Amino acid sequence: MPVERAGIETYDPQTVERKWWERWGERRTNAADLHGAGRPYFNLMMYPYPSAEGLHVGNVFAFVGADVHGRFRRLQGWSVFEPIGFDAFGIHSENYALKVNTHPAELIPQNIARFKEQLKRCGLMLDWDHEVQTIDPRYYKWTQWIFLKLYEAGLAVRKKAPVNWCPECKTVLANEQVISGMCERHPDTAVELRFLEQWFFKITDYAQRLLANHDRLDWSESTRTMQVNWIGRSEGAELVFETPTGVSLRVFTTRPDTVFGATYMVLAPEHPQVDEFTTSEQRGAVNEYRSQAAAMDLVSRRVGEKEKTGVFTGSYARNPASGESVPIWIADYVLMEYGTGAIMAVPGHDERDLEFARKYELEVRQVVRPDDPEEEGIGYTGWDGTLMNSGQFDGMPCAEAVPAITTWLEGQDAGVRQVQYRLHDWCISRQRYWGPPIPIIYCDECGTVPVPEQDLPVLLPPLEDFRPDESGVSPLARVEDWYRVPCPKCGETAHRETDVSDTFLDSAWYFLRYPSTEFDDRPFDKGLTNKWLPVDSYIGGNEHAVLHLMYARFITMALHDLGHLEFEEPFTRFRAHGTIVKDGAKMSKSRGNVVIPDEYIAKWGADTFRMYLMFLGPYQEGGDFREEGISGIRRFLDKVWGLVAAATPGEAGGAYGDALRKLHQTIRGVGNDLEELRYNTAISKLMEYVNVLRASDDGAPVPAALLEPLAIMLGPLAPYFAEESWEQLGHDASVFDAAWPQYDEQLAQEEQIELVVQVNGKVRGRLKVAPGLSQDEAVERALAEESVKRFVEGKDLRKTIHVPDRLVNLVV
RNA sequence: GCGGCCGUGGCGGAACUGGUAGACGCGCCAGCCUUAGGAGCUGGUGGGGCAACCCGUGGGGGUUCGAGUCCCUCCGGCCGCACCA
Repeated sequence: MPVERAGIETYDPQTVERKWWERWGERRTNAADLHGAGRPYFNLMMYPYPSAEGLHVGNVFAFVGADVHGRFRRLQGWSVFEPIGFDAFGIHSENYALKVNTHPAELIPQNIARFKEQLKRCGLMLDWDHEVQTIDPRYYKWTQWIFLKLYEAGLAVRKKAPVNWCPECKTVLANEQVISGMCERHPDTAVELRFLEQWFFKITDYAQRLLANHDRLDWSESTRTMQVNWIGRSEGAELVFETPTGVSLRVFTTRPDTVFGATYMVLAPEHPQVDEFTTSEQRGAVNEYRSQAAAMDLVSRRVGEKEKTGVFTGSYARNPASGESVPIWIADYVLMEYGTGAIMAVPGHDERDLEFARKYELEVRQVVRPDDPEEEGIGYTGWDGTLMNSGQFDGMPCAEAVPAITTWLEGQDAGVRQVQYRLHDWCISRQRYWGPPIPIIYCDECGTVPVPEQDLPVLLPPLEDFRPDESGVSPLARVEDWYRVPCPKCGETAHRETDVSDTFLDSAWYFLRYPSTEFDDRPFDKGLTNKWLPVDSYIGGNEHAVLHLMYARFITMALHDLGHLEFEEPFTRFRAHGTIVKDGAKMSKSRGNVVIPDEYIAKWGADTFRMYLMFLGPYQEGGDFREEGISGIRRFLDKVWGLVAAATPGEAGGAYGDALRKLHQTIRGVGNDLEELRYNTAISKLMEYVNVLRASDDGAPVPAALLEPLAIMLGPLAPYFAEESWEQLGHDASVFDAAWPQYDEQLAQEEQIELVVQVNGKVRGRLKVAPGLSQDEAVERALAEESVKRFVEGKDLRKTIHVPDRLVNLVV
């Protein structure tokens, strides 16, 4: 028995963790053999944005949970690749740099260094040989390359569009970065509407595939639902209303069955056809309304609080179903971004139209008779009804009327079936400094010219004053010798695109880069990519359900279509972890309840801290962080430490029958739990096992054979501790090169089980019996029990229910 | 308003396809050990009752031999979306 250990009687995490951290480095325990691996397993966690505050406990919770999974897979025999990187470009970093008045090029590397220090203390199985930093030109060269590929394919387009402008960030935001009309980064700042030339990725071309592919992805249901809602597929029809002058006005509706009730129309104020419809008498009023709407930020346009407003254009169009002439209005409750930017208003069966019609005294007509008489009247918006006031369609159920009316209108060229998505194209332009420049050059002669691939990367020029100004133009426009370049086509003087790309583009492909960091001549090596991707397991937060995860899927899909990747979905399995709260409230700086992991790790050790985080609640739900709970984990590890220190060589003898059975039950249970990320119950099963071991044979030394599997099972959760225990038990190699223990169903079998006896569903007795008792025997034994007799005697046994090895229920 | 998740002891949380509610841990109580203990060990710990028993998983109703689990309804909390036609 080797007795040389970290040199102490009692468990001292600092000593143990330092020892094994160094040894992992020497032995390269955590480095994956990317080229030679037999059973590759890509275990991905969401790389962090290196904030100045450093890692917080939420990050640690996320990383440790993913790490537990990776280590478990490794013990199961997979070659696990667990890389990490830093999402270091972006407004987030830039704004912070502005705040502390330090250049991001100086600040961010400092932050990264601090993050690494913290990460290295968490006992993660990270392979640091493949670190990715998005600010590295070796990386963003390929981010720009992806832009060029999408541009060539027509998936990156420049268009003038209404965009979300944050006056605080002084830049455009993606829709996904606008929270209830407020800037994601500045919750007190209302986002304004601006019209700018922007670069867009046509993610909407992929809406249907992004939706449909979910059927074959193993993702957390919550994440899937959020994506499905975000994509927002609606089936309906595009209908055409014509004016007497022959101008067509197209509207999208999900309720073509109610077209006979369309008594007016509404255009969004920005609708391009507004001028066409505005009569000279109404011109003044319309223009005034439009400029009001344009000046308004998106918040003021919001629902609920605000009364609907609008103005009549003076024109009329013909309802293609009823043939009636209906007035055309403009109003800001109709959004230009969705559908055609125009609607047919059916005030009889749409709440918003009804509110508007009442205010402006427009005609309200009932065209649906609800099946439920209590719903009768106007204002019914459900589907359970039949048509009325709808000509030849009267009496037809709504659901049937949708195809019937659509087909009928199609026959008159007045409509067509249509599917609409709420998903918008992805605006990737940012009028800021801290990002990869978009690789485009504008030439007076040649127009928009992509930077030739061999000229990549377009380096971000050093710029002392990178502060954005009111102009709405990126600070890069101020770097004259960078800005002016010869046109790659004709050689005449041209200028660069001055916008940088959205951070979410950086993070939309970082996982593709990890296996291929050794190459500078390709973004991702074909062989390595096919070997390691798609990602086997991705664990991260649901805050990225519709941003990062959607963009990553889109970029992967586009690269697949362009022949650069053989798969179209990047993440085979995705699991969303929960949130750690403090005192029932989300941690936030303003609440002052943010938990910094460092002091806890210093005090308790990484292993105890890791295990505590995994123990405080179901991993996929999160939990409440309370320091008092940590001591329970530490006590547990102390007990294991004591058992291992006193272990005797050899197998489990007769006195350890119960322990051996419990061991096999534990192996089975812990394996199942880890498989499903049920870390909290896995830990409780290990605790139960240790409790049984300690109760065995009056505290005599426990045979090593009962402790070795325990050391292995502790590996994913408490890796340093497991290594030390494993060594103490006589092994030279890393515990992570051991194999996950196998359980024996026979040995796990209880000799005696407790059979519950119920009378009329109430527990009246418990029998100790051998498993496999038949129903007759069970009933007989039950009836013999005193505690049962009392309730059965003198009554007829009407029925007995027998659940083998669980219970008998006697119904009297 | 729509969509999703959730509501269990003093606390965090267990409970597989309906089958012993409260595993495991924290805390608390008692005892042992100790000069001492915010250390360790042993035992106890949902509520009521001396007991037999009775009551208990947010409230109310239902299905079932049997409901924390399924259905209906109401209340409360968290997250996402939010004038999406």
